[in-house]
Formats: sequence, C-alpha cells, structure tokens
Amino acid sequence: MSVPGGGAAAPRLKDVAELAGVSVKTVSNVVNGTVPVAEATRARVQRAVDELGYQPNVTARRLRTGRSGVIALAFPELPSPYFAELAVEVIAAARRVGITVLMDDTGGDPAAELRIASGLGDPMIDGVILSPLGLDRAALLSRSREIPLVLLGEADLGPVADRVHIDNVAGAREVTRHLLDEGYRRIAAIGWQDPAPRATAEQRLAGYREALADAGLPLDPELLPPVRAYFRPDGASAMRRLLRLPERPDAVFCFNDLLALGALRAAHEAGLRVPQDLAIVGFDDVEEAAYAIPSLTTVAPDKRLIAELAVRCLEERIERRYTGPGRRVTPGFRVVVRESSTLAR
Amino acid sequence: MSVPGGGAAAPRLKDVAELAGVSVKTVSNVVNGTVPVAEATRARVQRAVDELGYQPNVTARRLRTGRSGVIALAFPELPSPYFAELAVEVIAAARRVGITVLMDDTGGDPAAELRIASGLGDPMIDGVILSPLGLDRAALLSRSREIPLVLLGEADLGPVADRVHIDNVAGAREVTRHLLDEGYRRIAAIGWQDPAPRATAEQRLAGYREALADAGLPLDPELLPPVRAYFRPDGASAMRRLLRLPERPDAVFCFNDLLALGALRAAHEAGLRVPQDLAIVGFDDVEEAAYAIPSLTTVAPDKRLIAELAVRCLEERIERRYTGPGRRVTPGFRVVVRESSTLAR
DNA sequence: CGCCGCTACTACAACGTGAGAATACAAGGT
DNA sequence: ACCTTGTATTCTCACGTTGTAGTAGCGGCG
Repeated sequence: MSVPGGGAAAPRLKDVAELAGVSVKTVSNVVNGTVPVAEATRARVQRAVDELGYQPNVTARRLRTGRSGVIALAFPELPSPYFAELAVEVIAAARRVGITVLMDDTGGDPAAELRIASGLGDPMIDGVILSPLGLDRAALLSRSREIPLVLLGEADLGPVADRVHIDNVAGAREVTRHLLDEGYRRIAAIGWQDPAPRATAEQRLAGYREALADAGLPLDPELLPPVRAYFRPDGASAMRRLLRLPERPDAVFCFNDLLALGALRAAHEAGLRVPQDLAIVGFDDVEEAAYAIPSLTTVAPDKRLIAELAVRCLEERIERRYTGPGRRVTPGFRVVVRESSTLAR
Repeated sequence: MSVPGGGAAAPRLKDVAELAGVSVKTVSNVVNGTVPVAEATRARVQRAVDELGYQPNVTARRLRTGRSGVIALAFPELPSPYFAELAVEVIAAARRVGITVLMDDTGGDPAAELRIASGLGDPMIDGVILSPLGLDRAALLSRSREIPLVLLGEADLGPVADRVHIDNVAGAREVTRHLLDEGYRRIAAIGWQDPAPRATAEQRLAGYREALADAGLPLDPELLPPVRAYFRPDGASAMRRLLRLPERPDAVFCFNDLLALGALRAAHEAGLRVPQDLAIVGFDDVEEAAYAIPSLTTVAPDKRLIAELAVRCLEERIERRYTGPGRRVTPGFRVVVRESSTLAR
C-alpha cells in the first residue's frame, strides 16, 4: 500500500468504482446503505473497498451533507479527575458508534459555555455535550444557533436540551444517612456557595437537609462554610474554618471528592485522625478516592452509563430520530463505603 | 437547526463578491492575502465582508487544500493525572494557533500506537502528537504513511519524528540527591520493570544509580522491586514487598507520582510515618501530589512549555516550514520539595 | 402487444473554496 | 503606433462526496 518516499494517496470512491466496475454512486450507496443494492453488486463493491482500504473522506462528506461526525465535549475543568474520567468514557462511547469527540474546556465561563452550546466553538460540529457551570436558562434560550445539545449535570436549563444526570438530592441524602447510621451526629457540609449557589450546591445541600430532618436533627448554619469553588484548596480552607468552631463537627459531607480530599488534608494538618476524630465523605468517586489515606467514602455515579446515555441522546437528535422537547435521563448511583467514615469511635 | 424566523444562511464568498461588485476569487485573495490586491478594491471587499459578517467555510477550505486543521493527541492512559494535565495544556496551546485536537487513548498497545503514528486513527488528520509506550523504532519505521509526528516522553524512536521530553536522568539524579542531602542512606526505587523495562524505567533508574554512585553508596538489587505498570496499586504492592525486607529502606524514589501515592498508602497501612520513618518522592508533579498526606516531593516538568513546544514543532512540520530530520527539544524541570522528604529524623 | 410500475443502477450537478491560467488594462520603451 | 512588462482581476476547474433525476431491463396485466 505504501510507496517508499512518497506514500500512496488515499483511495477515493472513484478508485473503488473503477476496480469494481460500477458507478461512483453505487459505491457510495454500498458504503452508506442509503439505498438497497443487489447482493452480487454489493459483495463485489465490498471486496474492492477492502482491497483498497478505502475510507470515506470526511471533509468532502461534510461539505456535501453538512454533517461532520464530530461532536464537542465541554467541561468546566478538564483536569479535574471527575471530568477527566467522564471524558474518557464519553470518548469511548462515541467511538463505539463512529463519532469522534473534540474536547473543550470552558473554565465555567458563561460566555464560553454559550459559545459552545451554540456550536460556535469549532466549525461544523454536529452536536454538543456540555457540562454547564455558569450558564443560565435565559442565556441558553438566546443562543444563535440551535445545535443538538445534551447537558450533563445538575443544572436545569429548561426543555431546550436533553439532560443526563444522577439524582443528586438522593445521593446527598443517602451518604448523609450513612454518616448518621455510623453514629455521627454533628455533621457539617462543605460545598455551599454563598452569593450565587450552583445547582450542584443547592441539590446536595437539599439532600443533606432531608437526611438531618429525617433524623430529627437541627441544621446549624455554622456547619455550612461557603466555598468559592470545588477544588482541594477550597475544601482545605473550609475545613480549617470548621475546626476553629467552639463546638467542632464530628463528620463532614463534602459536595465533591476534591473538597473532601482538601478537607482530609486540613484535618490531618490539625492533628485529627480520620475517621476516629472526624469522618469525611465525598461525592463523585474519582479514582483517587480509593487511594486516599484513609480511603474515602463517596457517592459513585455510573460514569460509563452516563456517557453512554449522553452519546445516545445526542445521536438521536443529530440523526433527527428524535426531535421533541428536552428529555431527562437519570441513571443510578451507589454509596461506596470506605475507611473515612467507618470504625467510628 | 435554523434560527426562528427563517435564519439567514451563512454568507459565502459569492455573496460577498456580489455585494462588493467583484469576482469570487478577488474576495478570496483579500481574505487570504495570497495575492496583492489594489487598496481601493481591498477596502471595498473588506467592507462587504464586515457587513455580511462573512466567515470562511472551513470545511470547503479543507477540502480544497487537503488540510483539516485537526491533530490527534494520543496518550497511553488519559485518566492518569499526568496525561490529563498535559492534555489540557496541549489543547490550549493548539487552540492558540487555530488547531483543534482530537483525543485518543492507546492503552500503550504498540499496534494502536502505530496506527495513530501512521495517521490511520481518524481520517484527515494533519499531524499527531503521541506519547508512546510500547512502540519501538523498527515498528515506527514501518508505518505506512509518513504523517507529521511529534513524540512526547523518554522513548528514543529515532530521527523519524521530533521529540519533546525533559532530561529524565537528570531529574531522577537530582531528586535522589535531594534524599541524600536530607540524610537518607538506604534509598529504594520503585518503578523498575523486569523482563521489558520501558525507556522511562531505564532513564530514571540511571539517574538514581548516578546519584548513589556519586555519594559512594552501593546499589542493592533488593531495593529495586519491579512493577507491572505505573499506577497506584503497583506502587502499593512494591512498597509492601520492600517493607518485608529484613533491612528496610529509609527512603523510596518512585518513578512517577502514582506509584508514590500507592507507596504512601502502603506505608500508612503498615503504620509507618512519612517522612519520619520513611521518605517518599515521586516524579511528574501531578496536582494531587501537592494535596497528598503528607504532600509529595517530586520532579516537576514544565507541562505548559512541553505542550507549547510540541504544538509548535508539529505546526512547523505540517506547514512544511521544517522538513529536516527529527529534532530533540528538552525543556527544563524543577525538583519541588514538600513534606514527604523533609523534617528527617 | 404495449404500457405500467418496479428494481437496480448511472449521469450529473452541486456543496464553498483556492490554485492557476487567462484576460483586461495601464504605463513605458522603441 | 506597437509591443513589452507588469499589475489587477476574472475564469475555469478540481477537491470527494451525495442528492436528484433519469435510464435500462424485466415481469405482469389489460
């Protein structure tokens, strides 16, 4: 196939057609299966395709059809382990159905998110999977182009797009209940955001409140130190604030694993033993959670399933097999109990 | 798909040409600046471009020029923090020069790596940035298509491609020397691979040996437990083996941060205090290293610079501004000293 | 026997762009 | 006046694909 010093030009439909002795369009029909082709012809064409190693020229196809076979995947923070792990699953799920994925990093900036959701991020994208952070309903309605869109995560941005997300309220409630079951009573929560709480913060807080209410415990505002973002340093500094309280918490529910890992570090610096002096639980089940010291109890969404469902929804919209209003898809989760919240007292 | 109320189709060169009263090619010349255009005409065309908000159709341009503006970026393990962090930098660096990046995960499989390096992974890729793991020189020479290629990392695969990598021998030597300076004497190394060591293992081992030799210390083969891969569990099990030795090490140099984090966990499980009973250092400076308990001393490559240089090299080859033999580019590194190796004894 | 309708295929145009050849026009030299 | 030189612009075509329209062949039915 290869010529030394040169490299063979990629075979085109025309080359396949000549080899098989049919017209170009017939080859196209065989390759795409748009129109039924007689079995004998089909086999002959297929043999020619295999022999030449023909691969469709995506650019030409795109120019002709207006489709590219490429979708954008945009996260606010790609290096965050949760997003990186989810990205890998999305890439794999997309590959299984012949779609290639183009990564984007919005930094959570509403303007950047709107650009992406409008398909302006990169030219000729068929659809977008977006994990929004700063975007709101109004902004999303105002987008200049209605590209097929699937949203990941908690934010409810209306019926414009499909949305895949786990039940955050239930996840937060169950992991808090687990702490209660282990005997912890003064349970703080790290992850509230003060002037402008995100949907994540609201829902995980709601679940936490429900669990406390079910147990007949009061909600102490002192145990809700607000954070700026959801990274390790935010968790660490919130933890330090909690440890300065006159009456310290005996457990902390962190709204994601990075906050929990930061909190763990702050607790360690303060000389506290986890879980003996203080229990810590997180949310997301990033790989690191299993290797933290102590290993971290957390809420584990099924990342592979989330990716699978998101790609499937988007594909249905791209191919116009579904054109209705935004759907909500809610895969399950598990609470994974590890060292950081057991062996209490 | 369309904007409510009709939705103007994207303006084409033809539309601009009609508005400006010139030919399509003249507009093309103005837009691309390939041929000088009289100032008066230029201004008139520019005005028409601005008025219509014309943007070139990238797909058509790509079909015509044979370029796609897309490069592939392939890592053996995308969820690994080092690769994820580096990927973000590459995506950012590529965006700055108008290139979009398509992610790939090879799993370290030589066949998959060869496919990628031959540009067969996805159609219409202009070039490839690959971090090889299993690929060897001979295989790389045999690739069927000579697509512009930049390699990341330690493996020396000959002059076929440019290569961007830090000086691993020096990095390993310096971090080992740091342990010696802190007073540690019985220093183990985790990361050697027995039947088939990777370039990474060889070079980091070489640096470790050099540092020991400089200090006049012997190399004890017992202190070199081989590992299968470079993940946390490999580090943990290697550490456990070391701790079963009659004469235990007082420090461990792990060939990457994940190994170190696994080792840290195993040490913790064994009831050892780090760094009082045992120092642990890593390599890569992943974000997690700063938040481990204790925080991890490590060798920090300049990831942003590595990404920048890799993209620049690849771009030069794609645009044929450079067509010579493979270049080697060696950005610097720093040894970042943290808790896991200080406050000794 | 001729026409219809069906299947299986082919011919042709078009998507928007850029390369190169061709043309128009102006100025200057002989 | 004519040719040369050079610059500015236009014309024509091709990139590889797919949609539309069209044709050939064939069996069935009035």
